[in-house]
Amino acid sequence: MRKSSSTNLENELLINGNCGMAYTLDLIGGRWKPSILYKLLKGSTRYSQLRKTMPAVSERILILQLRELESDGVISRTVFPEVPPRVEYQLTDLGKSLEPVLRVLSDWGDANRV
Amino acid sequence: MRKSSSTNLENELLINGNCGMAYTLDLIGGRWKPSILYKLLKGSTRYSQLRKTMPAVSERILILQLRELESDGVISRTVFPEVPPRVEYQLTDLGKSLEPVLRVLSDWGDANRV
DNA sequence: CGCATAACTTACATTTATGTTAGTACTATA
DNA sequence: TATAGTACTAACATAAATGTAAGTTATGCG
Repeated sequence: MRKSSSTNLENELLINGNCGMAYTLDLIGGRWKPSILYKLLKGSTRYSQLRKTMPAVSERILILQLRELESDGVISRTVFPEVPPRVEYQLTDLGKSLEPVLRVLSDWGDANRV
Repeated sequence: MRKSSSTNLENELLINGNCGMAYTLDLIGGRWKPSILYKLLKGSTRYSQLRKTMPAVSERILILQLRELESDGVISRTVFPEVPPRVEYQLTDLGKSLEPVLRVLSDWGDANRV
């Protein structure tokens, strides 16, 4: 009989509940999330524009990362009822509050990367 | 014939090379790394002490995370030639320079977690 | 009609991260 | 001689993240 919940998931929840650092990292830690957030810091951006600036990501993965950021409340999605469709993504207030966090991460990386 | 390098890895290298934020996140982003770093901010710590404060992690995984932090230059490992053995882990200068980064991540998480 | 466009979705495949269990080397001490 | 303590390693197993390729919807335009 299989375990109803994996130790892996249990540990994730345990750590995120105990450690603010781990919680924050979990929100912004996907492969393409930093790049997405970096773009959105500059303002509302269309899906097609995100794709252009990140040509290496596949559509499925980009959408997945956007959906996760959205369900975590960091970004929001606005659909304009036009044809062809237009969808814009933007930071929520919560997302905007991440700006200093993102900047510190970015600066440290730029200063220390080899 | 298999590809000699996975797109997954290629993308990781690409992003880490372009985005300081992603680079930093990659260094500190393992499951148990935030907890380890948080402990080490308070000073040099024995392996057995780390284990006690993180009872949920298995030995293999803890060692893996420590080895990665070590090979990334964030922590160092000191062996005392005693029996039974004593091994202490401590932040390197690079690791210490992460302190403000870790603090910002921690504070944001504590303030915004539900 | 047939094609183009934007923003997706679906089904499938691979790679990476994480976890489990048991065992090892060394020696002081009982 | 047997046991305990410390810091591991090895072999195996599972879960999660990421990637590929093709299809979908809706409509304006030639």
